[in-house]
Amino acid sequence: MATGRTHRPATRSRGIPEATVARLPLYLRALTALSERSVPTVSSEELAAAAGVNSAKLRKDFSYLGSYGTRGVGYDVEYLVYQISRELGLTQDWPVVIVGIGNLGAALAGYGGFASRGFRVAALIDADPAMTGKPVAGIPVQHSDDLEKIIEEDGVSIGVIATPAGVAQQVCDRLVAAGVTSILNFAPTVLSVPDGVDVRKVDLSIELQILAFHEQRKAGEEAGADSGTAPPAAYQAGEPAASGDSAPSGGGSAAGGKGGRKGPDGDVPAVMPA
Amino acid sequence: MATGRTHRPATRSRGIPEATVARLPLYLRALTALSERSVPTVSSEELAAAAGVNSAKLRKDFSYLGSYGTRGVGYDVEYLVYQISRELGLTQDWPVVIVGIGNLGAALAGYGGFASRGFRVAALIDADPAMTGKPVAGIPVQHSDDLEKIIEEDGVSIGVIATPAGVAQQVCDRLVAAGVTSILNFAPTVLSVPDGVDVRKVDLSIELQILAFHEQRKAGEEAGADSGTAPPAAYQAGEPAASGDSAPSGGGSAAGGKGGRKGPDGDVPAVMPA
DNA sequence: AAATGTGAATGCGTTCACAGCA
DNA sequence: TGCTGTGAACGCATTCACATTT
Repeated sequence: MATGRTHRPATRSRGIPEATVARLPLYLRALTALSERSVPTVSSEELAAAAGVNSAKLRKDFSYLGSYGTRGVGYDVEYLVYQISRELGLTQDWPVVIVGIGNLGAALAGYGGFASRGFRVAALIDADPAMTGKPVAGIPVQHSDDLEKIIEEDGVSIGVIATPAGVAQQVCDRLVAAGVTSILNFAPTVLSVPDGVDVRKVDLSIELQILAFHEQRKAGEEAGADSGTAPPAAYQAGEPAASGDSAPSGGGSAAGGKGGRKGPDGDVPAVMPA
Repeated sequence: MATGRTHRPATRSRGIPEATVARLPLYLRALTALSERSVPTVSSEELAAAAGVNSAKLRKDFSYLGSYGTRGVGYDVEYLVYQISRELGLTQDWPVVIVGIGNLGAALAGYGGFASRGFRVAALIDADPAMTGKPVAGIPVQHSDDLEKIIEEDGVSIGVIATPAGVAQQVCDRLVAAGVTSILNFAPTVLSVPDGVDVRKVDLSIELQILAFHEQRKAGEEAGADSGTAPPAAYQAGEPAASGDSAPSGGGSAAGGKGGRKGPDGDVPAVMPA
């Protein structure tokens, strides 16, 4: 083993922390870039900077994978690329189906990052018969009637949902029933799945709202005093409404009531429930 | 990110945990759905189920905002919608620019969730002169030469980067220089920004890789021992094993479909660095 | 001398369980 | 009685700091 000294109890990979797993792709990307520049080794300090994390965290992360570095020297770039790829399961081919070929689905189909790391778009599926057969990003769209057949034939275990929210759950159910056990969900809905199925969600609107929260904070700080939001006369009038402009159920909302104890600012407590 | 230096309490010592902030949009979505169905109140249990979290977590989250519930009854839906919207800063209008109108940028421009909650697409910007003036999702694309002017005139503080990775950092720099302080990054790159600027990233490829990790684990478990990892012929050789792009693709690795691998202890030290 | 690998310390987030209130 | 609000316990993640190794 020329080094196998770090003989670990075999079961070492039993339990890589989730937070670490989430960073492995980041390290891998940075390492791939170094590899392309033919850089032979990196220190934890350098690699951490390239990946946008701090070096202690990176070393700790790598320690869960094993002892792949050399003290006094650093990490061998190619070796690490391979080890991380293997750990992530990227040394095998992952066929993926994308369901819902609207604007977003089409963009995903054409996204280079998809094809680049072991992921292969096995099929594009849409419920609209008008789409059937039409090539998107070079791949002909198939009708959702054939969803089960496609998944079974290709042995697809990863599905991407890019449908409208309203049908996401049923699409999800069909995917799962057909054998998919990992789902990447772009629809703004909470999906429920049986045990053993993983779901990760990507939600644009949520990301923006988180940014808005911090942005608002910044604005408040620099403005010194409050300044903040215009005090609404009745809180219920403030909703954007987007789809269905839901008539505000009215409800008493007569204003007046004393506010909840700790209004972050002297805002308008408006109404109290009940 | 917070930078360790807390300028000053400025506003009330409202320290809402980051994890809580990230869930507020989820609660808001569930509440909005209830509101549209004119449901007057919800218990933490019901709302938690709708949002896909557990009720203890939800109650704790809400406790950071204040005491907005009624014991023995639950939460007033409309009231909570307003309080959360306000906390997130959604009672004001947030103009957003999208830079990079390729497939993804165009999909984002047309995404309903964008417009729906106080976010307004103020401008679409692209470096390609051929795109200038062309309407995408009803909004004419503007040339990136005008980026600074657009941001300043509209008072844009949130920018979305949907450009190729290669130009993302420079776009980011220009956005920040022009006054943007929150960035949603879709380019697969680590962006560096000055203190006080928030960056959130959305990376498709990373999400898929995380799924692949877990998927691989599942396959390995159910398949029992199973074949070992194919030992890499020579990942280090003299040259980058898989330079160029796309690592594993290409021939080799046959292996149709899933089929597991992953020896739990597939150590395979094979070669060591140095 | 340089840089990894890792126990220990710290901090954050989640869950428990129950007091308190309508 | 029913359900919220929250202190306390717990567990995971990050950071520190240094012994260890090349």
